[in-house]
Amino acid sequence: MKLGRKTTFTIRPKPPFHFGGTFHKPSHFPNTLKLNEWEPGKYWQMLRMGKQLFGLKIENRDTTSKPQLKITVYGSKPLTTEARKEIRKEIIWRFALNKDLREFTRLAQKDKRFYPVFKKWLGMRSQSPNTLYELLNIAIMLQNATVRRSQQMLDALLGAFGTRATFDSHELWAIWLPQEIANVPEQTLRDLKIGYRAKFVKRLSQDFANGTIDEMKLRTFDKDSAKRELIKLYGVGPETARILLFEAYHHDDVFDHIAPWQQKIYSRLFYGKSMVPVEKIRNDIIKRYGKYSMLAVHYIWEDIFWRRKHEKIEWLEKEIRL
DNA sequence: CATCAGGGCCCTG
DNA sequence: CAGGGCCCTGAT
Repeated sequence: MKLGRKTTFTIRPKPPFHFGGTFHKPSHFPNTLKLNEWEPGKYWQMLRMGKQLFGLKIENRDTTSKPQLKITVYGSKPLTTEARKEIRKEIIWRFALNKDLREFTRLAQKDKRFYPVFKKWLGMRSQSPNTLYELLNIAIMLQNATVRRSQQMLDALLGAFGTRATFDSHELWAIWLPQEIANVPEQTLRDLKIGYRAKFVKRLSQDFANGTIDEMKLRTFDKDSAKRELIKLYGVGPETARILLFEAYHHDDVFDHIAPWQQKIYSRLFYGKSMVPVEKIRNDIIKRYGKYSMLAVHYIWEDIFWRRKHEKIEWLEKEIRL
């Protein structure tokens, strides 16, 4: 796929803003066929807008107090003004660039114990670089599998149905459209060794192709209404809904569901113990961080995974189970 | 070699 | 509302 035509424009995120924390999530494990790439101050991904596909490069143009991003869109033909506006709006939504983090920042500053951690990441946001359908497919591959197996399954699906493109000297992959695999036999999907998830992927693709769910409409819903709708999706339960609500819909207080492997890591991070009851973890976090419960935990979570890149954290390695 | 749980969810009783 | 089953893999 050729993406030779460039269009550039500027986005100014609402301060405080943290480029690395927003565009690079160390807790997300990269697969072989890359969906995005990051290096300090720069970020690349493929961007789906409806049926159209673009290359996207985002660069940090931070002038100390005034956050500024240089956006470059790579397309097969020049962008119309209208298309440029749509893409700009979409980027702002997906990375929550207009979110006002001042209140959360004040809360973080009052936190004696974790302020040193928060301070490193102030201005970080939750993000989903992808459409709801795309993120859903990734989340399904995470279910009931170790990290390595999730990577294998996603790579297999991308290799079979994904789109590869090179722009700005980066080779990246985009997830297929729902209509492209809605009619693929379930057995074809099973042959990619995704197991019983094949049924979920097929059913979800059919439902999305038929327009059963409106990704954009859910953006206007409050947390509980959005959750009610997401849970209706075949293959979406409490944990997947939590991921979608936080990453794709930017609800900062989705801390109701705690998976067993997360429980182990939270126990270590917050109590220095190997196992603390989930009820206690949930109550303590919600009491302390209120409507920013998930966002606060996200800062501490990403920080430990960031540290993992540079130093050996013995107990964490054991819990991650590659 | 066999057994088992894993970054859940659906379905049944 | 509890519990069984699910695909496949790597760990034990």
